[in-house]
Amino acid sequence: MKCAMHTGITQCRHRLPRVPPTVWSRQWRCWMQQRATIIEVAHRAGVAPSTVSRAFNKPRMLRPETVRRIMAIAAELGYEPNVNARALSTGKSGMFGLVVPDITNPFFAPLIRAAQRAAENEDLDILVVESDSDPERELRLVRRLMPRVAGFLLASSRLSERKAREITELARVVFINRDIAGTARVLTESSESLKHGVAVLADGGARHIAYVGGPRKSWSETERSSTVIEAAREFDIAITHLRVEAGIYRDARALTPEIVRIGADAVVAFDDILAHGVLDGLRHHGIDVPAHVQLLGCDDALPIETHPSISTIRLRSEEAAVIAIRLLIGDDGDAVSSARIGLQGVLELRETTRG
Amino acid sequence: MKCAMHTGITQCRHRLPRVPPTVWSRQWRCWMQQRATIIEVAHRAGVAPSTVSRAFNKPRMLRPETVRRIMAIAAELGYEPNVNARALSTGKSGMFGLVVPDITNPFFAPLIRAAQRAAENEDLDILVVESDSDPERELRLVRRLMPRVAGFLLASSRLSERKAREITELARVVFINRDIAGTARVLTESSESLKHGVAVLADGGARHIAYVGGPRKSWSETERSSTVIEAAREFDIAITHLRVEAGIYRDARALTPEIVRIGADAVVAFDDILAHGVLDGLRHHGIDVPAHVQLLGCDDALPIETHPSISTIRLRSEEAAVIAIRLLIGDDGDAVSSARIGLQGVLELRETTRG
DNA sequence: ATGAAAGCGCTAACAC
DNA sequence: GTGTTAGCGCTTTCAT
Repeated sequence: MKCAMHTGITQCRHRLPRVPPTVWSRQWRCWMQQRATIIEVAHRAGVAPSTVSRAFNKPRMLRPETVRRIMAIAAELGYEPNVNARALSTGKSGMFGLVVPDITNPFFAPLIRAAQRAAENEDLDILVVESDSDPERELRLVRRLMPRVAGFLLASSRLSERKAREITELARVVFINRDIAGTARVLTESSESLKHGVAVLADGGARHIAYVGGPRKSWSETERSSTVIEAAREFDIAITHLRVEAGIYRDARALTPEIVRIGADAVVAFDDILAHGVLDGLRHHGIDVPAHVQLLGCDDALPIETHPSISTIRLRSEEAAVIAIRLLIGDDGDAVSSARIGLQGVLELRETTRG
Repeated sequence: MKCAMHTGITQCRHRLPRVPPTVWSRQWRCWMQQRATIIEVAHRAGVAPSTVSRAFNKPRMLRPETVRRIMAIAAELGYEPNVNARALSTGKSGMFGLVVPDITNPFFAPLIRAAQRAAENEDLDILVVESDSDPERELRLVRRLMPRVAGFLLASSRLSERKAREITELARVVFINRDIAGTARVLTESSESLKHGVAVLADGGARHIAYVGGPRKSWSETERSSTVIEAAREFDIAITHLRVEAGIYRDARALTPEIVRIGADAVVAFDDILAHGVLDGLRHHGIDVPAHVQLLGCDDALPIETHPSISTIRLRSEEAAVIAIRLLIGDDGDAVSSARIGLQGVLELRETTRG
């Protein structure tokens, strides 16, 4: 059934009123806002709807001139494809889900930004959600978003390896900072720089390192702790492994007495937030950094500078995000092809090391 | 045209292959993943598809027992409504867009989190995007997201008032920290606390305040600068208006010589990041805070503590986000109903004030 | 209280 | 190279 509406072109959906609703009613809005559809563009251009569709999706299938004409008319009408209709028809939503454990952690902000910029170029949107570092919640979120997105970026995933693998069966997934064999993953590594960093501490005379670890389930924590431990052994330095599970400033600061008690003369912290907590704690104890105790952080993501400025490792998180997006978009094959991209960070020696 | 597929139930879409694809092919995934549809549930329950739809959307229209039966079967089949189909049919997407000027600004992280949590409870998703504090880009993003979302949260919008108003005609919009008459807006105000703060500075003996302003186009900046200027006059204190347009630490720090030059004995900064920049700059100049110069920030959103810890104003951004979401969901009427919700922040006197 | 069927806007298989 | 048309899964009007 067709019927002449305001343009005489669009088909009449019988649930719409037969007459223009009054200006004040809710319908009026819909009425006025009624965006041009592919059909309208097709009529105006004197072609079939499918041709318009092709003009947008596979322009090289059409005669250049046809494409140009259609595009011109579309622009004139302010036509924009309806994403929902497209999603329903193709099964692809033009959105990716990005799961981060903690959106307030400054490490993730640049990563989110980079991912969005990269996706935007392909006209894709990114849905960012927060897992609270809770594997259960992470899984719930993924399930919830599954029908809505075309794939997932799982940053610092806390999922069990089994669950993580399971998800890769059900959806396109790229992991960031989670190293699971056979999956697509990109890692902002710190091992080389960290080893180098420990060497610098040794040079500065360190004899006893306190490693202040972060979230146990995070891949980065595993990488960093094992690297530091190994490097310490290599340089014949004593090492004590402490931990701030929640990864927050306050807890790190509260840990300082312990660091003092064990008589460490160098601290390597999981990240700069923890390093900063330790720095402040040490100062509070009247301990000079780096004169009495050297300090090395990681991430280089603080929005501010500290005093003294913390020696750290600059992680390549933006690069990681961009690559991850590229992998996710991928060759449009079946699943995402397995890959392991490791990006080594860069040691930034500043004022808390002597070496 | 119908045809018996693996269940004999679903209609056959002619673009699907007639035979089950091989296990290795891409189709196989789609095939296996084929989620239960409303039709399948309907068949199993011996009712019409529309009844299943009603069971989910308007259960009170149906006999309780019918609803129960349908729900049971749906659960058994792992049925979940297809959001895209629903969105296409209803024109509502179940998503809101949240636009922030700068995702790396720690002020926004808790706000984003709160908004997401609030939306999540209503089974809505939030699409966060970043405008780079660029009005043009903000407008572009809104347009881009328009077909995708059911409404917008515009945080610290930099749009011209005209454009902002225009958007409210085209979509459901709630502003956060932008005060436009006739729209729905929620504001994390600082005026009362700031006035109080200036009183404290005066008490501490301040004779000349330097106000370090932030982004010119931000409502918060307008509110804070005018409040400080007025309060200064009230207490008969001289005031100099400086500015850090980009709102970043480094620029604030670079401004310190100017502060020293004019001989200010108190600084009020647009936010804690700028305050921190000034703090470090002053220290660099050998100027003690608060002994020689007092300092007052705003936001209380730094992920770390400073030394000395900065006196500031704790803004109620989480509350604001929750309220904004509630407004956006609203009474489901026409547009969002006009409202002005002001939430006064709380003065937190710490170590950079003498008062 | 429930069923039948049209339609949301778009894509893709097939025909020419 | 372009037109025709079925169908994506759901909601909603209208009829019973």
